[in-house]
Amino acid sequence: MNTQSQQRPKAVLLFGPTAVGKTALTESLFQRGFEIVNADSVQVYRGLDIGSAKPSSSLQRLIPHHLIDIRDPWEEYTVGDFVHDADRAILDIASRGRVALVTGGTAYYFKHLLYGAPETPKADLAVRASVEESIRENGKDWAYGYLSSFDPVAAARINPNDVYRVSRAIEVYLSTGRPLSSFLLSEKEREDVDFITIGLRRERKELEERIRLRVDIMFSEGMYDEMKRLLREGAKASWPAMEGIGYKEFFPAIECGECTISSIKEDIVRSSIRYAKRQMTFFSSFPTARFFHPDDTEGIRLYLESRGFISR
RNA sequence: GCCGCUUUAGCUCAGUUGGUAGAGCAAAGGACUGAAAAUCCUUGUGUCCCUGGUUCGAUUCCUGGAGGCGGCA
Repeated sequence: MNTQSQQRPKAVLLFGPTAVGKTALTESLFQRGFEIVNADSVQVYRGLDIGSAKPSSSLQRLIPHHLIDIRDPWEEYTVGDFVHDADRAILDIASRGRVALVTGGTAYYFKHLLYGAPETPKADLAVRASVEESIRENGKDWAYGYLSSFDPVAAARINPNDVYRVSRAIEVYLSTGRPLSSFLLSEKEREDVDFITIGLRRERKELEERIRLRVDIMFSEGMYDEMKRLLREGAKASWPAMEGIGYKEFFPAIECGECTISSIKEDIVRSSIRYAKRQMTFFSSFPTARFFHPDDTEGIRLYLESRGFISR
């Protein structure tokens, strides 16, 4: 091993809620010496370009991008996959003498990249389906009672109404024989990668306006045609990629003939605003994150310099 | 013009056999153990259209008026 390979790889974690202005900042600050690792759970899907606000092909030509277009829309992609893929990309990028810029809006991905992937196993889809079947038959109270019987610790942490998490906890027990709470969660950040964590923040009103504008632009750029194409290709609401805001809003509209494009647009704007709020809440809980306004290029540059991520 | 129905939270609407009200959605805040653009938790919000009457007390019953919807002219 030479000294070069013993150096920790570097990664800039750049988080921002939807429409905050990550792309513009990337263009102005990270054009040279960086490669981008996507941390957005929808941009991993091929064919979801407009609604997921995927970086333009010209930007992708300018700066190498990783973890974009790596799944088909009916395939699963999970945090565990992300941490695995991002780790590999970070090492790869470091081997070329560059720095990884991990950027996107999926705070959950950032959390586990920073703290290490959870030890819990990947979902067993067959077990999950059977757990969901029993919950449908017996109700959520039964599910919560069942969970409490073998994992009171997890049960205490999960709200009885949170069927999503109750179901997952039962599934983990059934597929591994171990209660979910026996898988420990790291309390501190990883040290094998040199991370710097930057969050972008804007005034609420400002952000809402940008979201509205972006949804308008999405539609003028052909959101409707993109959705029609996906539907022609067999897209169903149950496809993982179709959980994405900008896509899922079309499914109820297909049922009710009266729904117009403008009401779909309103739904998308509302979902996006609510999502942005949840993103900020989650990311604000990261103890080492520093927050900046996206226009504060100088402030961000100085912070990166002070930590040795860029040089003058 | 006449007849019927209607007016309650930002929206859609319940309800009080007369004791000044509550759901869903929206909003604000929060959580987050391989589904996370997911899922869940907490919290308000009110001239109960106006006016007069009956009553200890009216958002509720009665009179008159205003707005909306439908029917007949």
